[in-house]
Amino acid sequence: MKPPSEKPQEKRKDRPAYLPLSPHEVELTQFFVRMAAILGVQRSVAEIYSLLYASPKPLDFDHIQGRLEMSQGSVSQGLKFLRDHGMILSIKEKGTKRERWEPTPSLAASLVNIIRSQVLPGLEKSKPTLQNVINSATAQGATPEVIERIARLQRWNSRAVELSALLLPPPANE
Amino acid sequence: MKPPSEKPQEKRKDRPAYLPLSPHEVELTQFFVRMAAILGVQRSVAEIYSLLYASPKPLDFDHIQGRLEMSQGSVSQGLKFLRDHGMILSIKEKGTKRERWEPTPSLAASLVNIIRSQVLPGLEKSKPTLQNVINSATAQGATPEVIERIARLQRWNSRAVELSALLLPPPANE
DNA sequence: CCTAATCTTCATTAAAAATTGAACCTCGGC
DNA sequence: GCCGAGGTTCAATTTTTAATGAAGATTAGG
Repeated sequence: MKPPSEKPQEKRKDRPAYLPLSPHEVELTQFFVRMAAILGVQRSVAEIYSLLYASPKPLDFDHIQGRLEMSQGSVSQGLKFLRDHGMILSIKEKGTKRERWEPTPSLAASLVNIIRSQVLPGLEKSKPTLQNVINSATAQGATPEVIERIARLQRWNSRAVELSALLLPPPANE
Repeated sequence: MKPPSEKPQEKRKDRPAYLPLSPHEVELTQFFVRMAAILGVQRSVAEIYSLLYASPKPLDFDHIQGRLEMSQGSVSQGLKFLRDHGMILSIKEKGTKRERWEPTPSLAASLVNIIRSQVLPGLEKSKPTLQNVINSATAQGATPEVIERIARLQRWNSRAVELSALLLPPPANE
């Protein structure tokens, strides 16, 4: 419907034609997408990580966007997430403007970071809540059985928080 | 717009007026909803479980629907989920037609069941995938570094599956 | 300091997931 | 067998979550 004479809406300087994902890259992406789903992480983030993981060299912003055919916004947000969780490292060669990214060597450490940020906050936020619940349930005359049930919940929650803190020590500053 | 003369669309025989949730029930629900989110379980399921958890007596279908102001469909599906994961028990008193529900005594066992069904399948499905990835990456001439990276992923996945199987033994038949 | 390339933000849009409710089973009592 | 209370199913709808992309911020180099 639009006249084709309009300037093509390129946002970027001309870029190389990026290849679609190869079969093994597609399969690896499926793997990471599944893992990400378990941890409550978006598909687009998993796709970016997978691409970097299967790449022999660090990749720059445009390369990621091109090969995944993903919007600038998603690439930016995805890289931010991965950076914030210590899952990727920036390789800055002197003289180049662009940053290039590669996965951090330790996947285990990366996972720990994700779990810390996705799971722990939920557990920790519950501590005061549960104490409130016990207090007001008591005040409102709940039966002792119910009070005891909730108290067990609280003990269980505390132990979970402690255990997590133990298993997932805070990251050493880099 | 419709004439108000139409018969009120009551689906059920007249039921008692159910009370809205009390403050401590609301807070407990928030707790369970947060936990459910971590595990990838729906809000409505968490609400039902929370209601049963805070109740001194088993509750029937209509009671749950009434107090939570939830549709029949959601109550039915929610109870099914909770049943299927061994999180609630049916109490059938002789002479009564309706079933009444209460939480199973062991919350720990319930959680194990949920984790088994929500998390493990994702891990297990990955085993063959990763072998494929290695094979076709090799065939396509990926660098040894990348192959090794993926192989580490595979070893890590295997160990995760084994560990999970150990921590989460199959339920004894009831 | 300007400029242009690079990246980020965030309101809008699209996609995915959960909820609803009406039609449809099922089963116990008569 | 039939009736109806009790529950289930599933297509349609609503709600929630993720992706998009244009406008705006940032920064290195001149």
